[in-house]
Amino acid sequence: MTMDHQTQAELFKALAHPARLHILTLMRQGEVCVCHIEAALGRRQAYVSQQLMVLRDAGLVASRKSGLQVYYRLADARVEAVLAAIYGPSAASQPPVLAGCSCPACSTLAIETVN
Amino acid sequence: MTMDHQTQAELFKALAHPARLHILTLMRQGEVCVCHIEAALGRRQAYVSQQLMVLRDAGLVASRKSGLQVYYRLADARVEAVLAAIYGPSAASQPPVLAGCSCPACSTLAIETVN
DNA sequence: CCAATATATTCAGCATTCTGAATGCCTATT
DNA sequence: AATAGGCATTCAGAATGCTGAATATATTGG
Repeated sequence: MTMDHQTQAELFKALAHPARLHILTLMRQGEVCVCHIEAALGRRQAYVSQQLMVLRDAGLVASRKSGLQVYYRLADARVEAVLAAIYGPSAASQPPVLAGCSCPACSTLAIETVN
Repeated sequence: MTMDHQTQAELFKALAHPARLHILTLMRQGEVCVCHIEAALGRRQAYVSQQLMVLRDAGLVASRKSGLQVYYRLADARVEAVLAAIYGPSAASQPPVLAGCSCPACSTLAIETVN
């Protein structure tokens, strides 16, 4: 049941980056689209997309396409377990991350500030 | 209370290596001396010492010198929390790690196999 | 003091990761 | 079909990490 050290080391390697940690903490509250991640991190699209590729290659996140947007979500139970261990339990009741971009979620809802 | 992403990323960077994970899991059961780590990992002394330096620099472990041996132990609560999240609770009741080297602990006790 | 043992540090070559810039690929709208 | 928007991929230089070999330090015993 417990995976070997090599396998777990790969998990931590993917977690070992502030931008990726930030992205994963956003996803603890639910699905997020790339445009929201861009706004929350204050980074350009290509940069965000590269970090998402690392997380995807590590199998930590999964994506769903809806029109022009791509929505990402957590896909490995270890991530939630590890993040809970260091950041505390997820505030699942918090509102979804909104960032004021042009995607449908932002167009139809009030703009919220993002940490 | 929750540390920023940069700080936590540094924790994960130190964890992102199979040998270091192996070393830290040994320490979950209590203090271990370097000679035990060498035997458990099947690596040379210099290699083990280098990985211990990474863990020390990250503040994850502390050491205590006793004669010729140096004993290492966990020094950051986040490590136990994270390891418990992925490996399960520590089997603290298990016997200490013994490896059949020449240090006092091994000289006076029966030799146990190490995973 | 000298030798032996246990651990730490330094060095160097190789591999990997980081990051920004440029470009490509879908999808929706007209 | 043409355009534009949203996201993904590729590329290259700089920075960082990995690992073994050699060497240094500290402690114990003779």
